[in-house]
Amino acid sequence: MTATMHDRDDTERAILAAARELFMTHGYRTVTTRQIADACGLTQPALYHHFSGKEALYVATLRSELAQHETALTGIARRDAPVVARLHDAVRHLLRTDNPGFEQMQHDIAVEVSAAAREEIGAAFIGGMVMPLAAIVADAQREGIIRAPDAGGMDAPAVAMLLLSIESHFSPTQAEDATTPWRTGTGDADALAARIVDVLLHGVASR
Amino acid sequence: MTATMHDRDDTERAILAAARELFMTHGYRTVTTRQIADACGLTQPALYHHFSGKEALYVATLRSELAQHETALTGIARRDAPVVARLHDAVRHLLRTDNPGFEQMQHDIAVEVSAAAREEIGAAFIGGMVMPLAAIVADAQREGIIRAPDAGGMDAPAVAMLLLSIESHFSPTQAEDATTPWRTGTGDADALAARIVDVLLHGVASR
DNA sequence: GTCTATATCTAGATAGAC
DNA sequence: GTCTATCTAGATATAGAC
Repeated sequence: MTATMHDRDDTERAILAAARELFMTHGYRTVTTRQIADACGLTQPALYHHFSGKEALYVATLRSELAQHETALTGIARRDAPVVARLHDAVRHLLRTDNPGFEQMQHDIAVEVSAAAREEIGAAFIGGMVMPLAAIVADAQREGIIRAPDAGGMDAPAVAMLLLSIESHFSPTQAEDATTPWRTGTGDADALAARIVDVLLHGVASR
Repeated sequence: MTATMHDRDDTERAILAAARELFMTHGYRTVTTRQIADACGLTQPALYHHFSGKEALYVATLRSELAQHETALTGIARRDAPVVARLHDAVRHLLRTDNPGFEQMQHDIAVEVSAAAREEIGAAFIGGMVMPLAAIVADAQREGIIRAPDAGGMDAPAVAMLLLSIESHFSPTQAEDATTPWRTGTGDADALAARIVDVLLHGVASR
């Protein structure tokens, strides 16, 4: 617990925070190591004392991000509350913290990084986001709220991924551009979460 | 109709075809102008005789792509068939031609191109994909199959965008990687289209 | 542990011959 | 209309002083 260690950890946390913000909003490729360094008051080469390169920094960023999701979502999944309420709270959590997150992440993982990084991040993604959500979905399937695989439904992780896609679709972005007008004016976050869960469960048909 | 004109048009078609393939599968940023030139047997500077730059080529690519979708989807929307069948056929068309298309496009439009290009492409995207699908959705709302806005539903273009998101989620990719295992083994395309329309209309709940 | 300076590489774009 | 050769800019990464 020397001062040196403390400084080192603090700096790394600052780098990760800046990298997270930039990578998630603008994408891996677009963000330069200079921008990250600037954002935390360092020069670009200083990053290389803490991380071996841009991709390693990106992987570390996602690992930390996904670990936080895992903690939060697992907590929600284990709560003693009705499944639909837990689904709602999980979506609420994602809306609060994962913007624009998921879509950006999917693109970068699929297209921008090396195969090695892809595999590593992929595993963290499954563990941190998909499985906790799938646990709630599995509960819902046991209770007969969501159709089970043996009744022609999808398996729990697949439903979890679908939920992530739908959440991401409705998730408000900072940049209101011409291609995402449907994300506008969706009211408060709780109503939005409710709408997302409703669409997942019951779709858009009249009923 | 001289030989020269013919050659010119053919070359441009070849460039657009190669660019489409590469941009759609690997993303705007990742693809280099040299790759595109190689793919159609030209040297990189030759592209500049036909297009003023990389972004202009990308815009032209999307305009052509979206014009094709507009033709096909408008045709389907106007057919004298039940709305659900038309929805199914529209999804079928997207599954056949738009891989991985939509998600890649969304990312590139939002993140990689200039504001000017973004606006231009955005308009073409609305006209080529969203509005034709929204026309079918609006029919469904008139028939009471899809919940109308005044009954707490979403407006037709918003439903169309949601359909595109869901279609894209289920769309099989050429690269089976660790982050998209849920796209595996979904059977034939007709069954997949049916599943997509079913999820849009009725969600994943038991019923 | 961070800095300044710089090497290296890649990719978009231009010049000018043919 | 396409080529070869080259320019230029931007970004990752390294060297070495402090």
